[in-house]
Amino acid sequence: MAQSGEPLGSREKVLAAAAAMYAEDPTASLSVRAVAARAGVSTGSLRFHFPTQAALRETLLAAIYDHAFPDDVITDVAVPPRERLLACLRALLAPVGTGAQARDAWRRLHDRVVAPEPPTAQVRAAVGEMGAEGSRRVGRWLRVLAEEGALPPGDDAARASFLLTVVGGLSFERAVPSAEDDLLARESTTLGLAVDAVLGPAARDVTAGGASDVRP
Amino acid sequence: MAQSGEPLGSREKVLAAAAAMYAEDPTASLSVRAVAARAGVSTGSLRFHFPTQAALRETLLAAIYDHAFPDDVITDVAVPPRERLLACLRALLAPVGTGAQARDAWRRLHDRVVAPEPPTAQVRAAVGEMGAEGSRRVGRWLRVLAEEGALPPGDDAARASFLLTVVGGLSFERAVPSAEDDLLARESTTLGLAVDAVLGPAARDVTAGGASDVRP
DNA sequence: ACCTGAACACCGTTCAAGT
DNA sequence: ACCTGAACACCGTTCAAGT
Repeated sequence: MAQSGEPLGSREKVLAAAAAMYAEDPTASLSVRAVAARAGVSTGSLRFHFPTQAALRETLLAAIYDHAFPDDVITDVAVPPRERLLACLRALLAPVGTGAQARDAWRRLHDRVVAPEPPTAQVRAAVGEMGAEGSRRVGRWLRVLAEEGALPPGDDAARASFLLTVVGGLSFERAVPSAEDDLLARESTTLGLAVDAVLGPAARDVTAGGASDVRP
Repeated sequence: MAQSGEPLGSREKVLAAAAAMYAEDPTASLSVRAVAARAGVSTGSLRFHFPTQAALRETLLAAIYDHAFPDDVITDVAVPPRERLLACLRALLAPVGTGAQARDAWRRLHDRVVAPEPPTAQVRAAVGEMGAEGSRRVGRWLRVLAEEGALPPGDDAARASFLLTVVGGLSFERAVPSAEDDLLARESTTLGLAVDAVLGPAARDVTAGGASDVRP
């Protein structure tokens, strides 16, 4: 990521503007003109770098999730627990990619997991392992937060299962063609609701707005 | 339906035109001008009867799906709101089936929606409409509960999107050949958490004696 | 190669004006 | 009350023209 050392190229300016607008309001429209104006760039230039609005949104989404968060973000007490859990869930979602990439990932999963009928014991075991690995990771995050007292008492296994289901639902929506338009806003609010369901409503007040740190 | 006959009012002409266009091509755009032209009516007249395009589409789809889905469970005030919303979400999930049946349903969806690359505009639009229909149904349930005062103020569109994502995630897990033993239990707790996230902690259980400040 | 900004073809909504 | 159609403020995309 380029720090503010030298002048940004138009492409970066556009991306930064879009990220800033998204950070300020995840439900903002991110129209060509709005983003171009914010970036101090012409619509034609925006179009040159992003042949379509969908391409811009896709790139932005990728950039946001591309922060390959190391697994120990969860222990960073400088960040509010809510933001930490959100970041971890985003990291879980990141490898899916967006658009065609997400569809490709989904296709592979489909061919391997749901297509074979009847499912072999091998597939069954592999899938079970995948699920267990996910549960382990999410379970660990929850345990860390619980030790801080940031998590109200409750069934953490159920919570982990719940969060994994939400991430699974979102990852499928990544692969669904039409959902790409307002995917950014919807993912943000949905993950927020899911995290609030786990952390309780008290955690929501710590941070305003649904957007986390989207650094230009 | 009827090519011509008794003089229809403008409202009916508009609705008939929209229905015809939708019947001919479910992916058609149904724009103000297109529908108005097809109905032989001015855009102003269309606007008079349908204050917004969303209203027109909503009326049309309500007319189409009304006799198909009577879903009136949500209005049964004898049942606690939480149970009603849960029942509705289960009804949404039901057609997916379980096991091999769920995999079959998922395979069809996959072949039609995520397999074609690049996705056609037709698929894109049809999928968008499907999602919108789901949002509408869930949105209606939330509206009913809101009118009863069982729903804290908030973004109901975001909540509907969230619930649909959860149901989507669960429906996929239905198709995943894993330990189907605790599927029912996991589904139950996950749906419960999702519903609690929407209805607020008040609806969950009366055991919460701690500081549960519901913001005004 | 990169960028500009006008132009095009849409969209939904508003509204003074008619009947 | 119902209807008209122009006008407005958007939208995404295209493109001749500049540097």
